[in-house]
Amino acid sequence: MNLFADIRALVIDALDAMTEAGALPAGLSLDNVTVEPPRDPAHGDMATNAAMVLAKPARAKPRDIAEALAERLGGDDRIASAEVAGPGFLNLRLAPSVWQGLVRGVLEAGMAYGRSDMGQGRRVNVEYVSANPTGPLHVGHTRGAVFGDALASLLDYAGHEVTREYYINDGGAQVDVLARSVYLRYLEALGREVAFEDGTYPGDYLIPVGEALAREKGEAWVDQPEEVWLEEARGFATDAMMDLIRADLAALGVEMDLFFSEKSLYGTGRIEAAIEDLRGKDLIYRGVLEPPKGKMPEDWEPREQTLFRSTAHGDDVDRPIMKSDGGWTYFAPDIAYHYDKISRGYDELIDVFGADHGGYVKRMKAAVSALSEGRVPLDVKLTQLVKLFKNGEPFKMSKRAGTFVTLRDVVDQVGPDVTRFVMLTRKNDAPLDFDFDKVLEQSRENPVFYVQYAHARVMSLLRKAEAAGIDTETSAFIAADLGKLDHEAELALAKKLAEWPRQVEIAARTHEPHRIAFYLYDLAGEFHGLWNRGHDLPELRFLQEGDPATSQAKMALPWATAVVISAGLGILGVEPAQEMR
RNA sequence: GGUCCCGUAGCUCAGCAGGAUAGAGCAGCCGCCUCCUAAGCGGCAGGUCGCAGGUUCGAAUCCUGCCGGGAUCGCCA
Repeated sequence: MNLFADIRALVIDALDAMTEAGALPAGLSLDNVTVEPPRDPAHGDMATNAAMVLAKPARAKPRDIAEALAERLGGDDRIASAEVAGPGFLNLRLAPSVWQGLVRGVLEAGMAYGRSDMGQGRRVNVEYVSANPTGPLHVGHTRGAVFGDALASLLDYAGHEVTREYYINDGGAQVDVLARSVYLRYLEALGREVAFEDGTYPGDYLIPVGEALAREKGEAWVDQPEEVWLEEARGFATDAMMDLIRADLAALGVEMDLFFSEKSLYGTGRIEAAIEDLRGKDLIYRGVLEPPKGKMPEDWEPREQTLFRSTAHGDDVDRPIMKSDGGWTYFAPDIAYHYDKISRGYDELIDVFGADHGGYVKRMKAAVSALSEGRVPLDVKLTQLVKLFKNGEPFKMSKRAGTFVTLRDVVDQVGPDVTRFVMLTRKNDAPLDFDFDKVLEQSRENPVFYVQYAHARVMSLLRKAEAAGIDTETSAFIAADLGKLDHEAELALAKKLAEWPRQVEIAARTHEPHRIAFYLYDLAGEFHGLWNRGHDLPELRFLQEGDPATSQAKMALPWATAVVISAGLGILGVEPAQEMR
């Protein structure tokens, strides 16, 4: 159910009828006709630009079209008034019964209100986090994890078939570093003196891994060369790190559908197959790259390498896929990985990267475009930095000093719900301030609290209603006389609820889950506003003492609000609060 | 220097497929808060949407060029 879509359909029908009647020329495209809430509520409930969009192709004056359209729309009993305004807008006011019906519709649909079929079941792969398996997740990963997860839920809610995927970078040199670091911890666990030099990971989180290895291997690896232990240590260590990362994600409430190992691409011919595919398209060649324009690296020297002709698909320069020692560059398995995703039949791919990977967007898009022959779009979403604060003071992070903040630190301190919501209070490409104290504050300026408080208030209302002997089953609210919801303040809240399906579609289309968080904040504000009006106007209170019938009608509105808040928070992966403590 | 992102009220930020007089919170100023649904309420003020062009009936939004901030820039992932 989407009221804006319903009214748009009404407008389109009216325009078709006008064409039928000869008032408009045949064959006009109505694609650009929109029905939207006007910026200024004084202009009405909905506005359509139909007359302005059609004026030129119809060779008519916008106001004339608008007048004729207004006349036709006025015949529908949902339309209370249709007025031409400004350059040719048609402002519509809807009958109160429409809004009352909407509240009933929300209650009937429940959590499904706002679900959309815009995705048409298209299969979307969302790849996110994909952190190197060399240590616990930190705050930066947290944002990517929350963003990707919310985006996946959002797309699911909007009618897509979504896969959540994590690409394990377990094939590169950093895994050797990890293996050597774990080996040192292993020796340490056996009582040997060890030194952690530069180029190793000194983190404490490897201590238990070394201990486990010591229990398993005993003295077998002591004083042995790398050939003996490196490969096995690599596997052991990455497994341990992935267990750690999985647990971190679980603490945040993130559950992946698939973990894809980079290593699985090596030695299996899968990288070669992807590159062969490109070669067959004449996109692989041996050549020498120009140095980067303007900035000449000190050690630059012309070098012949194996290149991917990414410029043929929109990149700025061609990219090397092979190192001079004959090994693949990191880009080659990335190509193979995306080749795999394409071959799994997705209609759309989304990669969520940290902003520091912005430089890889074009080449990745080029690869996907080439491999899928333009069939599969790839959208890369970059998440900006998280700046940490403690009570307004910047919180310095330093890996060296051991004060870098992990996902666990954050979740342990403020909980998964607050973490997730706050991470979505900025759009993904804007830096985010995260203050450990402020996010827990119980005040209006804290959106997490403000939204949760709205939900908790409704729950408290329900408890009170129940205590007063009122039937609080949803069916009872649906059956109530909703015609009693006729105050402009009540209708205003209903109108906000009507926007929900629209916001879902916009957020899904733009791949911007933060819009859900902003909408919920808005909705909560509208709800608190109505609640506050009850201070001065007792007839606006939801519970009317001694009048269960009216109470039931009045409570349909907050209950519908709670349903939408729950659905919205559900997309964000946040549990709605039953009460505030 | 190339590429990408950002630039909107004093501050932090929204701004929907281009739409009407550009919004919110905070801070500031003025009221209210013995009744009631604690975690306040109502109001006022605050803007050349970085700058300059262009497209359009219409631009914060699209295009181009500048300015400022950030990220990144051939065998590291």
